[in-house]
Amino acid sequence: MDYLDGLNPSQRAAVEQTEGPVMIVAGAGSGKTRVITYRVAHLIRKDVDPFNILVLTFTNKAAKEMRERIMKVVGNEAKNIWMGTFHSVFAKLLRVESTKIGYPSNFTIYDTDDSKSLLRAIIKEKQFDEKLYNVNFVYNRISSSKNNLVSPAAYLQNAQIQAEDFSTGRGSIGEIYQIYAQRCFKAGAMDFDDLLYKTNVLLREHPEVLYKYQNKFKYLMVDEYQDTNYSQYLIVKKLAANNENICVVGDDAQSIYAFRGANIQNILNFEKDYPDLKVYKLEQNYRSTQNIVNVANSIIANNKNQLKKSVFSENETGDKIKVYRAFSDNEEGKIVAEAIAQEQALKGSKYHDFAILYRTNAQSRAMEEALRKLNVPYKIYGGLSFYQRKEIKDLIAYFRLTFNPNDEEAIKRIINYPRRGIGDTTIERIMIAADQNNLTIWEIICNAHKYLDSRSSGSVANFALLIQSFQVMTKTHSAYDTALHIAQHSTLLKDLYSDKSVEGLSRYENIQELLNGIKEFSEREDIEERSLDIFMQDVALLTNDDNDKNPDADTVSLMTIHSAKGLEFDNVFVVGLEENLFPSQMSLSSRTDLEEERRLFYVGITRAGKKLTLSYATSRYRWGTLTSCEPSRFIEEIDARYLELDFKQAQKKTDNPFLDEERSPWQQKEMFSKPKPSSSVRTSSILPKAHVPSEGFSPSDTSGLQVGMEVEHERFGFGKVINMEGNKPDIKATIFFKDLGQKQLLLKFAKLRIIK
DNA sequence: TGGACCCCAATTTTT
DNA sequence: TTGGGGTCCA
Repeated sequence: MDYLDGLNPSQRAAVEQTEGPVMIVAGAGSGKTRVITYRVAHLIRKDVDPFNILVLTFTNKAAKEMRERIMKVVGNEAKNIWMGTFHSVFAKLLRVESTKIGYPSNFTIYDTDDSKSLLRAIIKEKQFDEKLYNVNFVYNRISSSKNNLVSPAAYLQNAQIQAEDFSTGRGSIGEIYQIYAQRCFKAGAMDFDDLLYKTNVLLREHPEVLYKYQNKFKYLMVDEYQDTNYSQYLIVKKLAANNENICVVGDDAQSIYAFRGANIQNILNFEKDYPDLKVYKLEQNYRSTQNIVNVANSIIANNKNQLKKSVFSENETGDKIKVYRAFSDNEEGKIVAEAIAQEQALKGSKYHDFAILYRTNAQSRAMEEALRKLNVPYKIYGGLSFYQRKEIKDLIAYFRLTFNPNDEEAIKRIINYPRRGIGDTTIERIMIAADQNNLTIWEIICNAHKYLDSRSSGSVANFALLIQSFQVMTKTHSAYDTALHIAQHSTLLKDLYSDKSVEGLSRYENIQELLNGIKEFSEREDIEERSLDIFMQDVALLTNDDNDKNPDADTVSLMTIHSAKGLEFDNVFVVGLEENLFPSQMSLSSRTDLEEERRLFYVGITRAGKKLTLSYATSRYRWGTLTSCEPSRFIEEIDARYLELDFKQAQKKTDNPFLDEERSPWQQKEMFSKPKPSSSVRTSSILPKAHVPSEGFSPSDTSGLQVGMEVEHERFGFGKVINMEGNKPDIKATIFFKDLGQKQLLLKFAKLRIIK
């Protein structure tokens, strides 16, 4: 049992306790993934059939990583484990069983955009006030109803819910929910929440199905249990009811998805559900220095509601946590970028050991600009995922419609894209005709001449023929051939090709990339069914990082703290620590929300291995206007002995953020022409360098630099020193560059070669 | 029907 | 500021 040797006693105990209910409370950096993978491996070594094991995660990435690691221990047997995200596992189950609850097995999965678009249509049709019935609000309300297993009927009958809705003047949300559910059903579509909700319905109404899967999944494991919602909780509980071989792993301190329905009580109350529960606590943090762990502990101690545990580190004490104050968001970016550049230059660190973490995506801009100026390569994670791009969704909508012609959202998306002369009025008439004749939209489209006037029926009929020709095609051709055919004959490819703008080009390339992906898929040997509809089944469940082109590039990572969960970096910058930003303004009114923000901060700082830096700005641009900011309460919550305040960077002649930098014409130009790369992964290194350094360029010792000297800068080119000011470590030189004009540089960072 | 223009809203987001 | 969506007009 070689693999057990590398575990500490509590890890090992958790791995070896394979029977009965188990809860593993795993502090940040405590080797959680190792424990899960070894535990699964251990089950298999103990002759548990992998077919009887179900492992549930929240991300595709976690599932993939875990599977790979288990493979290393037990080999190919690992392929037979049911392992995946809640959504993908139960989507798979529903594909087999959905006809029992009236859904076709090729049901479409609506993503959030589809759901919101349908809701928008319903609100409009019903002529509700679109401001009052804000789509996001309605969507969230319906989503949380589903996550709590409240059906439309129950919603309408529940006095408390109704009172809530009426008190905000939104008494019709129940009605919208009901229509929404009907429309999804008619379209043969399930939204994300349905995948769990309908699984619950299935297991509740079909005991024989429940029994079947209870027998199949003799051992259950759930990762990130603190993030489960009620719907997920109940599925797990039901499936485990027979054997009670259930193991959940989580950390209540890292619960940051309550806003999406995660219920932290699931982990806090787990003991009540299983009185003979065995609890293991993984408290040793192997990732971070003692200082970082201590800071994290001192933060989280401010939360009231939590499981008792004491995370500790036996690593080195480590540096104190640095806190930077900046006058503006741009200056904050500059400080962070310079710190990274300096650390990299001085210690030879790799860029990929650095991460800049922020609360909101909007904060990435200032960081990006600063990094670009110093030519530090970076990657932004998050934002639009590949599969959310319009062109990708358009092509996929054709695929969807081919396999499920009732898919209302797909129809609306592409019936007139690319243009084929079917306008809004025609679409409206189709919808009305479907409603009046109690037919599906597709049936109307197929019999256009019967229900529409002659002017529009022709183009609609052509559209029907087009889709029908695709349907015929899929029966005989491979996934790739079908996909390419559809891309061409829908004229989507041609439409994109004719757009010669930068964005148009990248859209065209994205389509190519999707087609390449399908080609790869249709050539895979490890799966039996490789037709396009199989490819399509999970597309809605794929996300961002399933499409990372070169994950190994040496770049600084920029992302929200939410996306950083589960990752680790030697050097972490948590930026924007200001009241109303972090903690977010929206969280200030309730204790539970504020505690979630604090946990988010906890997650952020525990990403750091060796060095943690915090920063805040005293003013920043928020939706276009300059606002002044107070430092975050979270900074004050940290025991001061762990902190090193470093404000000297910020000692400027003026505190007017407009004047804190002298911008050369070149800089200004760069500021205003923001490149808009459309790939989900942006790398600054694709940008041309401003200056190619001379051969053998190496920075000189600049301690003796004087006014009048001629220098070469790695990026800015050749120039002459025209002024120097400031005191020792912070000497600032004003240099006139031949190509770029006047710039001010801090000597301790600037890489200059002295010529004479 | 389609393009130009105006207006409003605006956290986080594993699926 | 950005973006998406809606409105207006040719």
